Amino acid sequence: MRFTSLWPRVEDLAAAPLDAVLREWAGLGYYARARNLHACAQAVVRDHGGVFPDTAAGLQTLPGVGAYTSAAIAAICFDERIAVLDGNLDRVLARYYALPVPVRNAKDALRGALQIAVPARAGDFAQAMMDLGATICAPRTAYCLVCPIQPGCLATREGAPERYPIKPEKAEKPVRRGHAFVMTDASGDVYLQSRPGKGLLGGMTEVPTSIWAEDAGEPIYPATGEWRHRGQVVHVFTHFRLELEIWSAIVLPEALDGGWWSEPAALKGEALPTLFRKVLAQAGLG
DNA sequence: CACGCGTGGCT
DNA sequence: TAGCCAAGCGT
Repeated sequence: MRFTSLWPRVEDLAAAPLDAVLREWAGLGYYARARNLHACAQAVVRDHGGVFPDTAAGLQTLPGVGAYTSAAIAAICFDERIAVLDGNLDRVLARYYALPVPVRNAKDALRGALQIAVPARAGDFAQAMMDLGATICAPRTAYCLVCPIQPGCLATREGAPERYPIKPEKAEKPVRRGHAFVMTDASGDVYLQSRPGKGLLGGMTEVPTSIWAEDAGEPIYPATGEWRHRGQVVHVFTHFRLELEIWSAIVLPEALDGGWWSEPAALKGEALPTLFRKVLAQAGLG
């Protein structure tokens, strides 16, 4: 609610500095969403006179608004007769058709099948189907006895609906290793810097680190000081596991540029992702 | 178009 | 504890 209080109208969000938006988003993850939300507000103001498009096709041109979101808004807000396919519906339909392949290999077929079934009041239909998936055709348990579409369901007929959806093979997570350097000046302020705008944790705040690689290598300290090893932080991302050796030292500020010094009390207001909050905590800050 | 994205809840 | 999982968008 802080978020909507700060920027109650789309014009307000569009006019906000991106780094302020990222600060409010810090800790929530998927930081591309915050950047897209901001870009979306700007697109609505710049290209649509501050009014959102009222069709799925129009909505889908906005940053961060894809097939699901555009269809959901169009059906629910504008009564467009369009199929809304979310993760719940993927599961419901995979069971209904006893889909023999992972959902991602049959997405278009599922959407086509659902589109044919969409009645008038498409928004109510969409919400009812998503609720069916969330409560009756649930991930771990399918309560087929109370399911309104059970009579046509092929997975139920087979006798084991929970076998679906078939999961794709999962690749194993590589490990990356590196060093993180927590520097304070004589007054106890901490050195922070910005990550590049795109990619992993894009635009967020960090402390300096080495390259993350299979082999951490020896630490190359970014400034002169009495460096102390403060243990290790492990963080698991979607596709790799990161193991950082934590180092801290009191250094001379003159040796550094490009970043800024933050009082420890101000750290909670910085756009620090959870990884770097763990790093600072491990170094005895925050 | 298969993969990358971050975090928290659950087991 | 550590591992598994989630929902959807962009590239």
